[in-house]
Amino acid sequence: MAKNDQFVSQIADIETDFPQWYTDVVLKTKLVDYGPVKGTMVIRPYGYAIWENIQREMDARFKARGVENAYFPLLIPMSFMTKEAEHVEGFAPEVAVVTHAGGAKLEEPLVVRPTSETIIGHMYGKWVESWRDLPLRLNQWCNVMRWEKTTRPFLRTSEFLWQEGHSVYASGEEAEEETLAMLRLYEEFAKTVLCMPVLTGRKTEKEKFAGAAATYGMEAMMHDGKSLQSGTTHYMGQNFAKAFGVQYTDKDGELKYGYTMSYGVSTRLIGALIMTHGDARGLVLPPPVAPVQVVIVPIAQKKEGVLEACKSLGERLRKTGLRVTIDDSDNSPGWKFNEWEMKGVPLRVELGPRDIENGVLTVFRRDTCEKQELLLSEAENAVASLLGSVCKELYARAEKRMRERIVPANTLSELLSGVEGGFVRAGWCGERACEDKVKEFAQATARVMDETHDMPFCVCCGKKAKHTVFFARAY
RNA sequence: CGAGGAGUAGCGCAGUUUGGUAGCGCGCUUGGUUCGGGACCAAGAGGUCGUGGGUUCAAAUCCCGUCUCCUCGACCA
Repeated sequence: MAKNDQFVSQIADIETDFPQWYTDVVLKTKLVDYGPVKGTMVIRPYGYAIWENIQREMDARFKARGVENAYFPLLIPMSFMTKEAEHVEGFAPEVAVVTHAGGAKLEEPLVVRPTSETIIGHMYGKWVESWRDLPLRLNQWCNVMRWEKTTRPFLRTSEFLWQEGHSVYASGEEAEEETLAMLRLYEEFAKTVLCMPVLTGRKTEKEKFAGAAATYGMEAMMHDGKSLQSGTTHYMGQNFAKAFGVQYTDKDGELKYGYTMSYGVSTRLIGALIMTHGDARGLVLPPPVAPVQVVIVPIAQKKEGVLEACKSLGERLRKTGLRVTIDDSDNSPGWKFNEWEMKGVPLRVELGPRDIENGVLTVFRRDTCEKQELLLSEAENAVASLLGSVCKELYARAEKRMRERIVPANTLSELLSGVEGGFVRAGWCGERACEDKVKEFAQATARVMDETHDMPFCVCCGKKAKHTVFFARAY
Protein backbone atom coordinates (compact mmCIF):
# COMPACT_ATOMS: atom_id res chain seq x y z
CA MET A 1 0.00 0.00 0.00
CA ALA A 2 2.93 2.33 0.54
CA LYS A 3 3.26 2.64 -3.20
CA ASN A 4 -0.11 4.27 -3.37
CA ASP A 5 0.64 6.94 -0.84
CA GLN A 6 1.58 9.43 -3.48
CA PHE A 7 -1.57 8.76 -5.37
CA VAL A 8 -3.74 8.90 -2.29
CA SER A 9 -2.21 12.18 -1.28
CA GLN A 10 -2.81 13.49 -4.77
CA ILE A 11 -6.48 12.73 -4.56
CA ALA A 12 -6.91 13.64 -0.93
CA ASP A 13 -6.86 17.39 -1.37
CA ILE A 14 -9.84 17.70 -3.65
CA GLU A 15 -12.12 18.99 -0.93
CA THR A 16 -9.95 21.96 -0.20
CA ASP A 17 -8.51 22.90 -3.53
CA PHE A 18 -9.41 22.69 -7.16
CA PRO A 19 -8.83 19.10 -8.19
CA GLN A 20 -5.88 19.78 -10.45
CA TRP A 21 -5.23 16.08 -10.59
CA TYR A 22 -8.57 15.48 -12.27
CA THR A 23 -7.43 17.38 -15.27
CA ASP A 24 -3.83 16.17 -15.19
CA VAL A 25 -4.32 12.56 -14.27
CA VAL A 26 -7.81 11.69 -15.34
CA LEU A 27 -8.72 13.86 -18.29
CA LYS A 28 -5.08 14.32 -19.29
CA THR A 29 -6.06 17.89 -19.92
CA LYS A 30 -3.57 20.56 -19.14
CA LEU A 31 -3.22 24.25 -19.19
CA VAL A 32 -0.47 24.94 -21.64
CA ASP A 33 1.70 27.89 -22.16
CA TYR A 34 4.06 28.37 -25.00
CA GLY A 35 5.65 31.73 -25.27
CA PRO A 36 3.24 34.40 -24.15
CA VAL A 37 0.13 32.25 -24.55
CA LYS A 38 -1.06 31.35 -21.10
CA GLY A 39 -3.82 29.49 -19.47
CA THR A 40 -5.35 27.78 -22.42
CA MET A 41 -6.20 24.09 -22.53
CA VAL A 42 -5.30 21.06 -24.51
CA ILE A 43 -8.25 18.72 -24.13
CA ARG A 44 -7.60 15.08 -24.87
CA PRO A 45 -10.25 12.63 -26.06
CA TYR A 46 -11.84 11.57 -22.79
CA GLY A 47 -12.44 15.12 -21.66
CA TYR A 48 -13.51 16.20 -25.11
CA ALA A 49 -16.03 13.37 -25.31
CA ILE A 50 -17.81 14.90 -22.32
CA TRP A 51 -18.01 18.15 -24.24
CA GLU A 52 -19.35 16.37 -27.32
CA ASN A 53 -22.10 14.83 -25.23
CA ILE A 54 -22.98 18.23 -23.80
CA GLN A 55 -23.09 19.64 -27.33
CA ARG A 56 -25.34 16.88 -28.60
CA GLU A 57 -27.83 17.24 -25.76
CA MET A 58 -27.84 21.01 -26.03
CA ASP A 59 -28.23 21.02 -29.80
CA ALA A 60 -31.25 18.74 -29.55
CA ARG A 61 -32.88 21.27 -27.25
CA PHE A 62 -32.00 24.23 -29.43
CA LYS A 63 -33.32 22.57 -32.54
CA ALA A 64 -36.56 21.72 -30.78
CA ARG A 65 -36.95 25.47 -30.22
CA GLY A 66 -36.14 26.36 -33.82
CA VAL A 67 -32.60 27.60 -33.24
CA GLU A 68 -30.17 26.70 -36.02
CA ASN A 69 -26.40 26.39 -35.97
CA ALA A 70 -24.16 28.72 -37.99
CA TYR A 71 -20.61 29.98 -37.91
CA PHE A 72 -19.10 33.45 -37.81
CA PRO A 73 -15.46 34.58 -38.17
CA LEU A 74 -12.85 34.36 -35.43
CA LEU A 75 -11.37 37.79 -36.13
CA ILE A 76 -13.42 40.90 -35.64
CA PRO A 77 -12.46 44.36 -36.92
CA MET A 78 -11.63 46.65 -34.03
CA SER A 79 -14.16 49.16 -35.29
CA PHE A 80 -17.00 46.67 -34.72
CA MET A 81 -16.04 46.36 -31.09
CA THR A 82 -16.17 50.07 -30.51
CA LYS A 83 -19.68 50.55 -31.87
CA GLU A 84 -21.42 49.69 -28.63
CA ALA A 85 -19.94 51.90 -25.91
CA GLU A 86 -20.49 49.72 -22.86
CA HIS A 87 -19.50 46.60 -24.71
CA VAL A 88 -16.08 47.84 -25.72
CA GLU A 89 -15.48 49.24 -22.28
CA GLY A 90 -16.26 45.88 -20.70
CA PHE A 91 -14.16 43.76 -23.01
CA ALA A 92 -11.28 46.05 -24.00
CA PRO A 93 -9.03 44.99 -21.10
CA GLU A 94 -9.20 41.34 -22.06
CA VAL A 95 -9.10 41.12 -25.84
CA ALA A 96 -6.17 39.84 -27.86
CA VAL A 97 -5.47 41.96 -30.93
CA VAL A 98 -3.99 40.95 -34.27
CA THR A 99 -1.95 43.78 -35.72
CA HIS A 100 0.03 42.04 -38.46
CA ALA A 101 -0.87 39.54 -41.14
CA GLY A 102 0.59 38.45 -44.45
CA GLY A 103 3.90 39.99 -43.47
CA ALA A 104 2.53 43.50 -43.20
CA LYS A 105 0.92 45.74 -40.65
CA LEU A 106 -2.86 45.74 -40.93
CA GLU A 107 -4.73 48.92 -41.75
CA GLU A 108 -7.12 48.13 -38.95
CA PRO A 109 -6.34 45.81 -36.04
CA LEU A 110 -8.47 42.69 -35.64
CA VAL A 111 -9.54 41.40 -32.27
CA VAL A 112 -9.76 37.72 -31.52
CA ARG A 113 -13.42 37.32 -30.59
CA PRO A 114 -14.09 37.46 -26.85
CA THR A 115 -17.77 36.97 -27.79
CA SER A 116 -19.48 37.51 -31.12
CA GLU A 117 -22.25 40.04 -30.49
CA THR A 118 -20.54 42.59 -32.67
CA ILE A 119 -19.72 40.53 -35.73
CA ILE A 120 -23.06 38.77 -35.60
CA GLY A 121 -24.75 42.14 -35.09
CA HIS A 122 -22.94 43.37 -38.19
CA MET A 123 -24.22 40.43 -40.26
CA TYR A 124 -27.71 40.68 -38.83
CA GLY A 125 -27.71 44.31 -39.90
CA LYS A 126 -27.32 43.11 -43.48
CA TRP A 127 -29.64 40.14 -43.24
CA VAL A 128 -32.64 41.65 -41.56
CA GLU A 129 -34.86 43.70 -43.87
CA SER A 130 -38.45 42.76 -43.28
CA TRP A 131 -40.66 41.72 -40.40
CA ARG A 132 -40.82 38.42 -42.30
CA ASP A 133 -37.11 37.86 -41.47
CA LEU A 134 -37.89 37.82 -37.76
CA PRO A 135 -37.33 36.20 -35.44
CA LEU A 136 -33.80 35.33 -36.53
CA ARG A 137 -32.32 32.76 -34.20
CA LEU A 138 -28.83 31.33 -34.69
CA ASN A 139 -26.34 29.58 -32.48
CA GLN A 140 -22.68 28.89 -32.98
CA TRP A 141 -20.27 26.46 -31.32
CA CYS A 142 -16.84 27.99 -31.28
CA ASN A 143 -13.86 29.08 -29.29
CA VAL A 144 -13.42 32.52 -27.79
CA MET A 145 -10.49 34.22 -26.15
CA ARG A 146 -10.34 36.44 -23.12
CA TRP A 147 -6.93 37.42 -21.82
CA GLU A 148 -7.61 36.65 -18.17
CA LYS A 149 -5.09 37.53 -15.52
CA THR A 150 -5.45 34.30 -13.60
CA THR A 151 -6.57 31.02 -15.10
CA ARG A 152 -7.70 27.59 -13.89
CA PRO A 153 -8.41 24.49 -15.93
CA PHE A 154 -12.02 24.47 -17.14
CA LEU A 155 -13.11 27.26 -14.78
CA ARG A 156 -11.21 30.13 -16.29
CA THR A 157 -9.03 29.60 -19.33
CA SER A 158 -7.91 32.30 -21.71
CA GLU A 159 -9.35 30.33 -24.63
CA PHE A 160 -12.51 28.35 -24.09
CA LEU A 161 -15.10 26.47 -26.08
CA TRP A 162 -18.72 27.50 -25.86
CA GLN A 163 -21.97 27.96 -27.63
CA GLU A 164 -23.34 31.42 -28.16
CA GLY A 165 -26.87 31.92 -29.36
CA HIS A 166 -27.95 35.25 -30.83
CA SER A 167 -31.50 36.17 -31.73
CA VAL A 168 -33.34 39.18 -33.10
CA TYR A 169 -37.01 39.79 -32.42
CA ALA A 170 -39.42 42.39 -33.63
CA SER A 171 -40.53 43.29 -30.14
CA GLY A 172 -38.82 43.73 -26.81
CA GLU A 173 -41.40 41.52 -25.14
CA GLU A 174 -40.56 38.59 -27.40
CA ALA A 175 -36.82 39.03 -26.97
CA GLU A 176 -37.16 39.30 -23.22
CA GLU A 177 -39.41 36.27 -23.15
CA GLU A 178 -36.83 34.30 -25.11
CA THR A 179 -34.13 35.44 -22.68
CA LEU A 180 -36.10 33.90 -19.83
CA ALA A 181 -37.03 30.83 -21.86
CA MET A 182 -33.36 30.14 -22.57
CA LEU A 183 -32.57 30.55 -18.90
CA ARG A 184 -35.21 27.93 -18.15
CA LEU A 185 -33.76 25.71 -20.89
CA TYR A 186 -30.33 25.95 -19.27
CA GLU A 187 -31.81 25.17 -15.89
CA GLU A 188 -33.59 22.11 -17.24
CA PHE A 189 -30.38 21.04 -18.98
CA ALA A 190 -28.36 21.40 -15.79
CA LYS A 191 -30.91 19.39 -13.89
CA THR A 192 -31.57 16.52 -16.26
CA VAL A 193 -28.35 16.22 -18.25
CA LEU A 194 -25.75 17.31 -15.73
CA CYS A 195 -27.76 16.20 -12.67
CA MET A 196 -26.77 19.51 -11.19
CA PRO A 197 -29.02 21.88 -9.24
CA VAL A 198 -28.65 25.57 -10.00
CA LEU A 199 -29.95 28.89 -8.80
CA THR A 200 -31.26 31.12 -11.55
CA GLY A 201 -32.28 34.73 -11.65
CA ARG A 202 -31.52 38.21 -12.80
CA LYS A 203 -28.08 39.72 -12.30
CA THR A 204 -27.49 43.08 -10.70
CA GLU A 205 -26.38 46.08 -12.77
CA LYS A 206 -22.83 45.58 -11.54
CA GLU A 207 -22.74 41.97 -12.67
CA LYS A 208 -24.55 42.27 -15.97
CA PHE A 209 -23.01 41.70 -19.41
CA ALA A 210 -21.28 44.66 -21.02
CA GLY A 211 -23.89 46.24 -23.28
CA ALA A 212 -26.91 44.31 -22.05
CA ALA A 213 -30.16 45.76 -20.78
CA ALA A 214 -30.57 42.79 -18.46
CA THR A 215 -28.51 39.70 -17.70
CA TYR A 216 -29.75 36.46 -16.16
CA GLY A 217 -27.54 33.73 -14.87
CA MET A 218 -27.46 30.27 -13.48
CA GLU A 219 -25.18 29.58 -10.58
CA ALA A 220 -24.06 26.21 -9.30
CA MET A 221 -22.64 25.57 -5.87
CA MET A 222 -19.36 23.75 -5.73
CA HIS A 223 -18.17 21.38 -3.00
CA ASP A 224 -16.32 24.18 -1.26
CA GLY A 225 -19.36 26.44 -1.10
CA LYS A 226 -18.20 28.76 -3.85
CA SER A 227 -20.47 29.68 -6.71
CA LEU A 228 -19.77 28.99 -10.35
CA GLN A 229 -21.59 31.00 -13.00
CA SER A 230 -22.48 28.21 -15.37
CA GLY A 231 -24.58 29.93 -17.97
CA THR A 232 -25.95 33.37 -18.81
CA THR A 233 -28.65 34.84 -20.97
CA HIS A 234 -28.79 38.49 -21.95
CA TYR A 235 -31.53 40.79 -23.08
CA MET A 236 -29.90 43.57 -25.10
CA GLY A 237 -32.91 45.74 -25.78
CA GLN A 238 -32.06 47.79 -28.88
CA ASN A 239 -28.47 48.55 -27.83
CA PHE A 240 -26.81 46.32 -30.38
CA ALA A 241 -29.55 46.67 -33.00
CA LYS A 242 -28.98 50.42 -33.02
CA ALA A 243 -25.18 50.08 -33.02
CA PHE A 244 -25.26 47.73 -36.01
CA GLY A 245 -28.29 48.97 -37.87
CA VAL A 246 -30.42 45.88 -37.38
CA GLN A 247 -33.57 47.42 -38.89
CA TYR A 248 -36.61 45.97 -40.57
CA THR A 249 -39.66 47.30 -42.34
CA ASP A 250 -42.67 46.39 -40.26
CA LYS A 251 -46.15 45.43 -41.45
CA ASP A 252 -47.16 49.08 -41.16
CA GLY A 253 -44.38 50.16 -43.51
CA GLU A 254 -42.33 51.80 -40.73
CA LEU A 255 -38.59 51.20 -40.42
CA LYS A 256 -37.90 49.82 -36.93
CA TYR A 257 -34.98 48.53 -34.92
CA GLY A 258 -35.05 44.93 -33.77
CA TYR A 259 -34.51 43.73 -30.22
CA THR A 260 -31.69 41.27 -29.61
CA MET A 261 -30.75 38.74 -26.98
CA SER A 262 -27.91 36.25 -26.52
CA TYR A 263 -27.05 33.28 -24.35
CA GLY A 264 -24.11 30.99 -23.75
CA VAL A 265 -22.62 28.07 -21.88
CA SER A 266 -19.01 27.00 -22.03
CA THR A 267 -16.53 24.26 -21.22
CA ARG A 268 -16.83 25.65 -17.74
CA LEU A 269 -19.75 23.23 -17.43
CA ILE A 270 -17.19 20.42 -17.37
CA GLY A 271 -15.51 22.14 -14.45
CA ALA A 272 -18.88 22.43 -12.78
CA LEU A 273 -19.48 18.70 -13.24
CA ILE A 274 -16.13 17.81 -11.78
CA MET A 275 -16.61 20.01 -8.77
CA THR A 276 -20.25 19.19 -8.15
CA HIS A 277 -20.18 15.40 -8.30
CA GLY A 278 -16.52 14.46 -7.86
CA ASP A 279 -15.40 12.64 -4.73
CA ALA A 280 -12.13 11.45 -3.22
CA ARG A 281 -11.88 8.61 -5.72
CA GLY A 282 -12.08 10.88 -8.73
CA LEU A 283 -14.69 11.96 -11.24
CA VAL A 284 -18.31 11.00 -10.94
CA LEU A 285 -20.00 11.61 -14.27
CA PRO A 286 -23.75 11.82 -14.80
CA PRO A 287 -24.82 9.06 -17.23
CA PRO A 288 -26.12 11.44 -19.95
CA VAL A 289 -22.69 12.97 -20.51
CA ALA A 290 -20.36 10.13 -19.50
CA PRO A 291 -18.18 9.09 -22.46
CA VAL A 292 -18.40 5.55 -21.15
CA GLN A 293 -21.64 4.72 -19.37
CA VAL A 294 -20.87 1.09 -18.58
CA VAL A 295 -17.45 -0.52 -18.39
CA ILE A 296 -17.21 -4.27 -18.35
CA VAL A 297 -14.22 -5.65 -16.46
CA PRO A 298 -13.55 -9.31 -17.15
CA ILE A 299 -12.27 -11.27 -14.17
CA ALA A 300 -9.74 -14.00 -14.88
CA GLN A 301 -10.15 -13.04 -18.52
CA LYS A 302 -7.80 -15.74 -19.80
CA LYS A 303 -10.10 -18.47 -18.54
CA GLU A 304 -12.21 -19.96 -21.23
CA GLY A 305 -15.53 -18.30 -21.90
CA VAL A 306 -14.96 -15.18 -19.83
CA LEU A 307 -14.07 -12.74 -22.60
CA GLU A 308 -16.75 -14.21 -24.82
CA ALA A 309 -19.35 -13.71 -22.12
CA CYS A 310 -18.19 -10.11 -21.65
CA LYS A 311 -18.38 -9.40 -25.36
CA SER A 312 -21.83 -10.83 -25.70
CA LEU A 313 -23.08 -8.86 -22.70
CA GLY A 314 -21.42 -5.76 -24.17
CA GLU A 315 -23.27 -6.24 -27.44
CA ARG A 316 -26.58 -6.68 -25.69
CA LEU A 317 -26.10 -3.45 -23.76
CA ARG A 318 -24.89 -1.52 -26.81
CA LYS A 319 -28.05 -2.50 -28.63
CA THR A 320 -30.04 -0.57 -26.05
CA GLY A 321 -28.08 2.55 -27.05
CA LEU A 322 -25.60 2.61 -24.19
CA ARG A 323 -21.96 3.61 -24.51
CA VAL A 324 -20.14 0.46 -23.35
CA THR A 325 -16.44 -0.34 -23.08
CA ILE A 326 -14.93 -3.74 -22.37
CA ASP A 327 -11.56 -3.40 -20.64
CA ASP A 328 -9.62 -6.44 -21.78
CA SER A 329 -6.23 -4.85 -21.18
CA ASP A 330 -3.52 -6.78 -19.32
CA ASN A 331 -3.89 -4.74 -16.16
CA SER A 332 -5.08 -6.45 -13.00
CA PRO A 333 -8.76 -6.12 -12.10
CA GLY A 334 -7.94 -3.94 -9.13
CA TRP A 335 -6.08 -1.55 -11.36
CA LYS A 336 -8.96 -1.40 -13.80
CA PHE A 337 -11.45 -0.77 -11.01
CA ASN A 338 -9.54 2.23 -9.80
CA GLU A 339 -8.84 3.54 -13.27
CA TRP A 340 -12.47 3.58 -14.34
CA GLU A 341 -13.62 4.93 -11.01
CA MET A 342 -11.25 7.85 -11.44
CA LYS A 343 -12.70 8.41 -14.87
CA GLY A 344 -16.16 8.60 -13.36
CA VAL A 345 -17.84 5.79 -15.29
CA PRO A 346 -21.34 5.49 -13.74
CA LEU A 347 -21.59 1.70 -13.77
CA ARG A 348 -18.95 -1.01 -13.73
CA VAL A 349 -19.85 -4.58 -14.53
CA GLU A 350 -17.60 -7.32 -13.21
CA LEU A 351 -17.98 -10.59 -15.01
CA GLY A 352 -15.92 -13.64 -14.05
CA PRO A 353 -16.18 -17.43 -13.94
CA ARG A 354 -18.12 -17.31 -10.68
CA ASP A 355 -20.75 -14.92 -12.10
CA ILE A 356 -21.09 -16.84 -15.32
CA GLU A 357 -21.64 -20.07 -13.40
CA ASN A 358 -24.34 -18.39 -11.29
CA GLY A 359 -25.95 -16.59 -14.21
CA VAL A 360 -25.37 -13.15 -12.69
CA LEU A 361 -23.29 -10.02 -13.19
CA THR A 362 -21.77 -7.94 -10.43
CA VAL A 363 -22.44 -4.22 -10.82
CA PHE A 364 -20.66 -1.39 -9.05
CA ARG A 365 -22.35 2.01 -8.85
CA ARG A 366 -19.88 4.88 -9.00
CA ASP A 367 -22.17 7.29 -7.15
CA THR A 368 -22.71 5.17 -4.05
CA CYS A 369 -19.68 2.89 -4.47
CA GLU A 370 -21.89 -0.11 -3.74
CA LYS A 371 -21.87 -3.48 -5.44
CA GLN A 372 -24.87 -5.62 -6.26
CA GLU A 373 -25.66 -8.70 -8.30
CA LEU A 374 -28.09 -8.70 -11.21
CA LEU A 375 -29.48 -11.57 -13.20
CA LEU A 376 -27.58 -11.95 -16.46
CA SER A 377 -30.82 -12.75 -18.26
CA GLU A 378 -32.31 -9.39 -17.30
CA ALA A 379 -29.17 -7.31 -17.82
CA GLU A 380 -30.61 -4.74 -20.25
CA ASN A 381 -33.50 -3.62 -18.09
CA ALA A 382 -31.60 -3.83 -14.85
CA VAL A 383 -28.71 -1.72 -16.15
CA ALA A 384 -31.06 0.87 -17.63
CA SER A 385 -32.93 1.23 -14.38
CA LEU A 386 -29.70 1.46 -12.41
CA LEU A 387 -28.45 4.27 -14.66
CA GLY A 388 -31.72 6.06 -14.02
CA SER A 389 -31.30 5.82 -10.30
CA VAL A 390 -27.70 7.04 -10.57
CA CYS A 391 -29.06 10.22 -12.16
CA LYS A 392 -31.64 10.64 -9.43
CA GLU A 393 -29.14 10.00 -6.67
CA LEU A 394 -26.58 12.43 -8.09
CA TYR A 395 -29.14 15.18 -8.39
CA ALA A 396 -30.71 14.51 -5.02
CA ARG A 397 -27.36 14.56 -3.28
CA ALA A 398 -26.21 17.78 -4.91
CA GLU A 399 -29.59 19.41 -4.38
CA LYS A 400 -29.58 18.52 -0.68
CA ARG A 401 -26.10 19.90 -0.26
CA MET A 402 -27.06 23.14 -1.98
CA ARG A 403 -30.26 23.54 -0.01
CA GLU A 404 -28.49 22.98 3.28
CA ARG A 405 -25.90 25.58 2.46
CA ILE A 406 -28.23 28.45 1.61
CA VAL A 407 -28.64 30.55 4.71
CA PRO A 408 -30.48 33.82 5.28
CA ALA A 409 -28.65 36.84 6.62
CA ASN A 410 -29.88 40.08 8.14
CA THR A 411 -26.53 41.63 8.96
CA LEU A 412 -23.13 41.84 7.34
CA SER A 413 -21.57 39.57 9.93
CA GLU A 414 -24.24 36.93 9.34
CA LEU A 415 -23.54 37.29 5.65
CA LEU A 416 -19.82 36.87 6.20
CA SER A 417 -20.22 33.64 8.12
CA GLY A 418 -22.77 32.41 5.62
CA VAL A 419 -20.59 32.82 2.55
CA GLU A 420 -17.82 30.85 4.25
CA GLY A 421 -19.82 27.75 3.45
CA GLY A 422 -22.25 28.53 0.69
CA PHE A 423 -24.88 30.95 -0.56
CA VAL A 424 -26.45 33.67 1.50
CA ARG A 425 -29.94 34.94 0.92
CA ALA A 426 -30.25 38.57 1.91
CA GLY A 427 -32.14 41.77 1.28
CA TRP A 428 -30.55 44.53 -0.76
CA CYS A 429 -31.55 48.14 -1.16
CA GLY A 430 -30.46 48.21 -4.79
CA GLU A 431 -27.60 50.67 -4.27
CA ARG A 432 -24.25 49.97 -5.87
CA ALA A 433 -22.48 51.26 -2.77
CA CYS A 434 -23.95 48.50 -0.64
CA GLU A 435 -23.06 45.86 -3.22
CA ASP A 436 -19.48 47.12 -3.25
CA LYS A 437 -19.33 47.15 0.51
CA VAL A 438 -20.50 43.54 0.73
CA LYS A 439 -17.75 42.55 -1.66
CA GLU A 440 -15.13 44.38 0.32
CA PHE A 441 -16.35 43.05 3.65
CA ALA A 442 -17.04 39.43 2.73
CA GLN A 443 -15.34 38.91 -0.67
CA ALA A 444 -18.80 37.92 -1.85
CA THR A 445 -20.72 39.13 -4.88
CA ALA A 446 -24.38 39.23 -5.78
CA ARG A 447 -24.87 36.11 -7.86
CA VAL A 448 -28.52 36.34 -8.81
CA MET A 449 -31.64 38.03 -7.52
CA ASP A 450 -34.41 35.83 -6.20
CA GLU A 451 -37.93 36.18 -7.52
CA THR A 452 -39.55 35.70 -4.16
CA HIS A 453 -38.92 38.89 -2.31
CA ASP A 454 -39.12 38.12 1.39
CA MET A 455 -36.13 39.81 2.99
CA PRO A 456 -37.44 43.24 4.04
CA PHE A 457 -34.20 45.08 4.88
CA CYS A 458 -30.88 45.66 3.14
CA VAL A 459 -28.21 43.47 4.70
CA CYS A 460 -25.75 46.32 4.41
CA CYS A 461 -27.42 49.65 5.16
CA GLY A 462 -30.60 48.38 6.85
CA LYS A 463 -32.88 50.46 4.65
CA LYS A 464 -35.90 48.99 2.93
CA ALA A 465 -34.83 46.19 0.56
CA LYS A 466 -35.74 46.34 -3.12
CA HIS A 467 -34.50 42.87 -3.93
CA THR A 468 -33.64 39.56 -2.32
CA VAL A 469 -30.21 38.51 -3.50
CA PHE A 470 -28.12 35.35 -3.35
CA PHE A 471 -24.63 36.37 -2.33
CA ALA A 472 -21.67 34.02 -2.62
CA ARG A 473 -17.99 33.87 -3.26
CA ALA A 474 -17.51 33.07 -6.89
CA TYR A 475 -15.00 31.33 -9.10
C1' C B 1 1.12 45.54 -10.84
C1' G B 2 1.58 44.61 -4.65
C1' A B 3 2.93 40.24 -1.28
C1' G B 4 4.77 35.14 -0.66
C1' G B 5 6.71 30.38 -2.73
C1' A B 6 9.07 27.23 -6.42
C1' G B 7 12.26 25.80 -10.91
C1' U B 8 16.65 18.76 -10.49
C1' A B 9 14.10 12.27 -15.53
C1' G B 10 7.35 12.06 -18.43
C1' C B 11 4.90 13.18 -13.25
C1' G B 12 5.76 14.02 -7.84
C1' C B 13 9.97 15.06 -5.02
C1' A B 14 14.96 14.48 -2.04
C1' G B 15 19.84 16.38 -2.33
C1' U B 16 21.59 22.93 -1.37
C1' U B 17 22.53 24.60 5.52
C1' U B 18 28.37 21.98 5.67
C1' G B 19 30.82 22.40 -2.65
C1' G B 20 33.49 16.40 -4.38
C1' U B 21 30.79 15.15 -10.63
C1' A B 22 22.94 13.17 -9.40
C1' G B 23 19.18 9.95 -6.34
C1' C B 24 14.01 8.06 -4.68
C1' G B 25 8.74 6.85 -5.74
C1' C B 26 5.32 6.49 -9.68
C1' G B 27 5.24 5.96 -14.88
C1' C B 28 7.79 3.83 -19.34
C1' U B 29 10.52 -0.67 -22.14
C1' U B 30 11.64 -6.19 -22.31
C1' G B 31 10.92 -11.25 -20.39
C1' G B 32 8.42 -14.40 -16.94
C1' U B 33 4.82 -15.60 -13.04
C1' U B 34 -0.07 -13.41 -11.92
C1' C B 35 -5.45 -11.64 -12.17
C1' G B 36 -12.93 -11.12 -7.50
C1' G B 37 -10.03 -3.92 -5.14
C1' G B 38 -4.15 -0.13 -7.68
C1' A B 39 0.23 -7.93 -8.08
C1' C B 40 5.40 -9.78 -8.08
C1' C B 41 10.45 -11.00 -9.83
C1' A B 42 14.44 -9.81 -13.06
C1' A B 43 16.79 -6.74 -16.58
C1' G B 44 16.73 -1.85 -18.88
C1' A B 45 15.90 3.30 -21.03
C1' G B 46 15.59 8.29 -19.50
C1' G B 47 18.51 14.37 -16.49
C1' U B 48 24.24 19.71 -20.04
C1' C B 49 19.99 20.27 -12.10
C1' G B 50 15.41 27.18 -15.80
C1' U B 51 19.14 30.48 -17.82
C1' G B 52 23.70 34.00 -18.18
C1' G B 53 27.94 35.28 -15.64
C1' G B 54 31.32 34.98 -11.26
C1' U B 55 34.23 32.40 -7.11
C1' U B 56 36.93 27.52 -6.87
C1' C B 57 41.41 22.25 -8.30
C1' A B 58 36.02 21.13 -8.22
C1' A B 59 29.25 24.14 -8.31
C1' A B 60 22.51 21.27 -8.37
C1' U B 61 24.97 23.28 -3.83
C1' C B 62 28.26 29.69 -2.67
C1' C B 63 27.72 35.04 -5.03
C1' C B 64 25.39 38.52 -8.76
C1' G B 65 22.00 39.10 -12.78
C1' U B 66 17.90 37.30 -15.55
C1' C B 67 13.63 34.34 -17.20
C1' U B 68 9.50 31.38 -16.02
C1' C B 69 5.70 29.14 -13.18
C1' C B 70 2.44 28.63 -8.80
C1' U B 71 -0.48 30.84 -4.58
C1' C B 72 -3.01 35.35 -2.54
C1' G B 73 -5.02 40.44 -3.72
C1' A B 74 -7.65 44.17 -8.53
C1' C B 75 -11.01 41.79 -13.53
C1' C B 76 -13.99 37.82 -15.41
C1' A B 77 -18.22 32.74 -18.39
